[in-house]
Amino acid sequence: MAISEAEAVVMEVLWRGAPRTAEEILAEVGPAQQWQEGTVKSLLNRLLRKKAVHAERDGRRYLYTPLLSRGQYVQQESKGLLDRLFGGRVAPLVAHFSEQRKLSKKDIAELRQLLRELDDERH
Amino acid sequence: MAISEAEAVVMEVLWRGAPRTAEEILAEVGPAQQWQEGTVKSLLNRLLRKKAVHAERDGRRYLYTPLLSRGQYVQQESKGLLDRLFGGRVAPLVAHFSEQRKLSKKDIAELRQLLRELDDERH
DNA sequence: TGCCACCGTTTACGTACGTAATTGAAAATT
DNA sequence: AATTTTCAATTACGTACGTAAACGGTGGCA
Repeated sequence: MAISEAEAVVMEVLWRGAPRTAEEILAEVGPAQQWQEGTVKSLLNRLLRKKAVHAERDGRRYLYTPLLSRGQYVQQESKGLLDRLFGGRVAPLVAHFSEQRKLSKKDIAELRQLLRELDDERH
Repeated sequence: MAISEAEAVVMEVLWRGAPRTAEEILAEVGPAQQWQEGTVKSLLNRLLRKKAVHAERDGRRYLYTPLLSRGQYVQQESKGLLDRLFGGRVAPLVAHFSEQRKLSKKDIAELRQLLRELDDERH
């Protein structure tokens, strides 16, 4: 089962630093998201069912830790989009952003650097 | 309201060529998707409600045409992912695929070409 | 020892989605 | 004209999601 968008918000908190209690997660996410306590609890439970986080008892409360890494998640999401929209190839995706003028100077510089590094690796 | 994944499958058919009848869409999508007629009709109706397609009566049937362009759709989806996962910047996304060794030779060649073109544009 | 506060678990509820069966109207056939 | 066929529109239904209230157990305090 896939991680939903609201669930991903909780995961982001855990990726920023774990383990965390439900209370801490709420504190970090509540203001921006306008979520009540129950909402965060539900999301955590769904993430538990999906084996995306692990809960370890710590006295009266639980400490939540991500089982799914951010890398894995990013990988799944990106690959999904790439496959669905760009035939699984990266260059067309970048070309798309290029056409939309969504490449910043910084992006371009970094892409250039990246390609240089790939060159080097290939000794 | 967003276009769902199943709805996007129907849109892809219409982007490949419009207008089309429901029957044509089914013929093109049914085998791969294992969808029945009713499924395609429902998806078309939801797309109509979302103003993503337009239907024009043609005798006894309707001809469906996309109102949302593939470009717009791709743009929304890509930007969503980019913002959610890569801070809205393209280079980190490409770096991610690079780390995952998901850049094909062809990708690399095309990216290089793309950067060259960007150089040229900047005369 | 009995009650309260604190947490997690369970249940709830409206909407969207995937998938389809049912209905209803119009056209074609007999 | 009556019947059958053909479409689209309506309704259905289980699951996921966003959001949260209600329930329940357990440790602390009066």
